Amino acid sequence: MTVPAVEPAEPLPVNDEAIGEQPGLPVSRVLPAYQQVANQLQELIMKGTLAVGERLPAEGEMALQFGVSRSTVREALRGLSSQSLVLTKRGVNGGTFVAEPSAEHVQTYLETTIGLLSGADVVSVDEILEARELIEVPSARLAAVRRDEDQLQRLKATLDTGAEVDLAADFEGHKDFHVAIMEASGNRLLEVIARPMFSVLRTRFMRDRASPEFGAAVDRDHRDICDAIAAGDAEASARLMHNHLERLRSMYERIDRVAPAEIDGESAH
Amino acid sequence: MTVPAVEPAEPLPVNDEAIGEQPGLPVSRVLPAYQQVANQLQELIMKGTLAVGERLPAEGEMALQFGVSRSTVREALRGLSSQSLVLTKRGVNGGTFVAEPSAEHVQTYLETTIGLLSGADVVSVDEILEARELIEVPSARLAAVRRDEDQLQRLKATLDTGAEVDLAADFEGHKDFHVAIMEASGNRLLEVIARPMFSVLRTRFMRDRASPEFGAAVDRDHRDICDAIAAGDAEASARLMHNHLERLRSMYERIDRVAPAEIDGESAH
DNA sequence: CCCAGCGTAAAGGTCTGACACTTGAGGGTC
DNA sequence: GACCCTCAAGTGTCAGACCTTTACGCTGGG
Repeated sequence: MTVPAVEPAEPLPVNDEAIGEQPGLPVSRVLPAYQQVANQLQELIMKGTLAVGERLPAEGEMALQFGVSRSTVREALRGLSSQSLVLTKRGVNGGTFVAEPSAEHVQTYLETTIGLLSGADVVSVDEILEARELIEVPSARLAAVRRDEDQLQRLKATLDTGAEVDLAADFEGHKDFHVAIMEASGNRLLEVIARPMFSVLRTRFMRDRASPEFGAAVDRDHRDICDAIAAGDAEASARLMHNHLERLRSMYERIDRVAPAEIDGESAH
Repeated sequence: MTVPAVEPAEPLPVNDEAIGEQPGLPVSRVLPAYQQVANQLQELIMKGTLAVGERLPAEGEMALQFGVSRSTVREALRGLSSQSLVLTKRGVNGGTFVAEPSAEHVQTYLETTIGLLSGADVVSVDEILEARELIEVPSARLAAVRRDEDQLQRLKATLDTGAEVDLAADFEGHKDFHVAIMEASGNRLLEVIARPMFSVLRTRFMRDRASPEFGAAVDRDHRDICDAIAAGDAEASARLMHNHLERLRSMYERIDRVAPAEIDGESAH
């Protein structure tokens, strides 16, 4: 129930170890208390001392145990909760709980982060495209072998129903197709990684620039891939996915030539 | 200088939009003020309204502008800073600055997160191994084609010098080898993704369980791969990397059979 | 017997105002 | 010109108060 390994009311000794320790670097040697508290809690969570779902002591109690004020504890908790390590509930029986690790959180985080990395030119669009291809082509191969009937149905459901030609919804559908394949690949980690890449590419380029003919070609690609997966033809799935991504790449490159770096004002900061 | 789009002293209207909005879900409809402030700041950062390196107003000023107290602003900032979106400096000319997106932050985050996901059985070790192989094999292929002389030297430098047989240091060296290949692949995004996977696998299994003969075999693999990359032989690099990872996988599986789920107390929560 | 309504209390959310600590910059001295 | 001292801006920390949310249990009516 109580946070272990902490004596009550013993004020935090400003422990300046546990940092990178490069002498001379502009790193303040004294970690703020909220940081220290956050670090300790994080460690307890990572080591499993605090089990998933377990409830931490109330903020006031922790303040006592750590020998800091409640505000400090709260600042520490804000950090942890924004990393989805803990979550807080209000009301009676409220409190702070060790959060259950979830793939969704990671995806959300990666989406914003890869977006920022791309916006700051730390990674180029080419690199994202390349990484995407590296992951999606084998995923299609795996999907062809592993997909169960259910996944196949969901994949088929994402195919353009033909009638509606709303470009925005269209793009949403395209994303769903690729997501469905990642799911069918049976590797959650790949899904977690690849999904944010779709999103970033989409937000970076997406304003319905694609011509109708292009959309039709994409749809055809999707159907072909779906057929190959349905047939369980791993190599065909991989090959078709490769071709499909090449087509997409060429589109992205064309868009990029027309309206380069529309996202961030500075081209190189 | 001042945070845009916010009238001074107008108290935050509890805007309950902008949430998932599934009716009936246990989601409190009223976002805490610190959350709202954090969201608004995050949006400003993501849209580039606040440029990288730019300094936000002082906490007190923001408190005025948002119409909340300084504590609330601080809690918001803690969340953002733990996502590496901002960083704070103390002293004169201190303040909160829009952080420069960095690959390292993402890696750190992914490392802890993938570790947690793996510990909670949201993703299995098999999935990590598979994802790793999917990424590293093509990376070796790319490295063979793209590596410059510098990268090749660094790669060679990671090869076991033969004499020292310290197992812990040995493993560190093995990691360095794979990291060097990721670097030589010329795709930063792949590096960001793959590195945390090494680390997780390493921490999950690593206590020098490997026999000396095994270590020797690993070293031989590394040398062979290095040679292939030096020769610019893409296919050989990929093939050798594949074999190498298969060897590693078999070791992981053997360890897993011997001491399964040593990490978290509960086997299934 | 069941259910609606109300009260209660635990715990997080927010505010206020104060003081301490850090640290660069500017100025003064030798 | 090198060194030290002081100052001030801004973050870090604290204490204490009050508000808000919300599960739970009691209570009374149907």
